[in-house]
Amino acid sequence: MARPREFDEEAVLNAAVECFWSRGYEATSVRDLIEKTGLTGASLYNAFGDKRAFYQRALDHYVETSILDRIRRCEAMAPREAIGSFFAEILKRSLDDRTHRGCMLVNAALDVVPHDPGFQDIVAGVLTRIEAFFLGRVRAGQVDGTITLALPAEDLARHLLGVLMGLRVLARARPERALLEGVVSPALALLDAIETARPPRCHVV
Amino acid sequence: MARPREFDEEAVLNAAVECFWSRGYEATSVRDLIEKTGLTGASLYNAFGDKRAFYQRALDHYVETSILDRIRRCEAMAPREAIGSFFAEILKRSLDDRTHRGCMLVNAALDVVPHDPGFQDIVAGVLTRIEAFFLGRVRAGQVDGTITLALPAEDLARHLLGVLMGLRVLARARPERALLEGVVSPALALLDAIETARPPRCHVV
DNA sequence: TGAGTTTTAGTTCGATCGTTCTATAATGCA
DNA sequence: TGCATTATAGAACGATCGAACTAAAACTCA
Repeated sequence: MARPREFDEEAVLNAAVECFWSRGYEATSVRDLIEKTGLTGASLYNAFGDKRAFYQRALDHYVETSILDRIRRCEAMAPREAIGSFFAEILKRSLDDRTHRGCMLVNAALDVVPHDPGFQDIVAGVLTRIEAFFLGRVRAGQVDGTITLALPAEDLARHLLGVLMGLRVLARARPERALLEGVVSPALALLDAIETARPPRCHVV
Repeated sequence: MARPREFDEEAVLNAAVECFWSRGYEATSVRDLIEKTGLTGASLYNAFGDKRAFYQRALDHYVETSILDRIRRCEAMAPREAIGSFFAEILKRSLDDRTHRGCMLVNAALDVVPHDPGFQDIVAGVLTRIEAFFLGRVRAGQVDGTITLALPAEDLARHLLGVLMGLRVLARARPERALLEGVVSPALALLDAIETARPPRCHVV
């Protein structure tokens, strides 16, 4: 065979995630990646292809370890608690993060997706997976009575996805506890509503 | 005196907005700007300073013509209608935009803010202005009975700001009508709720 | 009209970009 | 123990980046 690799792929991907997550795609140079990963240019290109492919691997790694992992944990919880815990975790992470780097996936949605259609499906796929998590828990909650039936489960799931995206954006631009908590709490209150929504301007009294 | 300028500043700023909005800060080169604005490099640097200052002028121009303009129009409307019209307009723009460039301000929040703290205050200030618009209309709606009193006006305003940000992100990554409408409609339903929100897990029956 | 000032038009600069090259070191299999 | 294969190391490539420079042109006011 041939000479074995000397580097730990996991560690290299973590370092790459760190770079791309903090600085974005364009602003991260291959020389940054070389410095932070400890690889040489030749090793990097040999093992991962070009910069774009390396970014894709890093994003995959981030999605797997940071997003899908959380979803799987929360999917095992009771419906209403799953959604509450999910947002509580995001809130905590956002407020604890002094670098205000947000979520790498959301950053990717506005960073690489517009300039590279190839990433559209990847990002959209993960967003759809998050939506499916919300939808599954909302439906289960509507069945066991812990989540309101006043709105369609599909819309509630879409709404929660939108709130999540907004939370991630505001966490970068205005990382204030009162703001972020204020964004989320009405969404959770909406889930708990009993006799709640009605068509606009039609008072049910 | 001296030689007068030959270019129309308004037209140049529109062209600059077009460039920065579509491609973002880093991906827009000074040569792109020269081509699209019709200016020469010397004119550009002479009139606007460096690339960063030019971006700031373009962002200011966008905020004034696309955001503050809409806010002022909606602020003149009845409370509940103001918020509904605001989101209806954003929804329409998002679905009509075949380039999926989203909102330049939201793009800026994830593009330039992290790498340039000087933009933090600018973006945060505009976001605060949007929040103030929501807060003003929610308070007025709570007074005239068109908006629920079940949640604090401050939280409702923050929630609406978050939904708006999320809408703008999803419009770029997954520009589907059902998704975007599904994000917004529960937020509007929440405004209309009468006997609505309750603390999680405390059934009011 | 001419002195003074600013805008124009290209060209050019050094730095940095992503990528590739050459050469060397390290392994498994024959 | 060679042979084939692959990883390493670092220099180097052309291209492009933001920015500055040199002249010429266009205007106002004295």
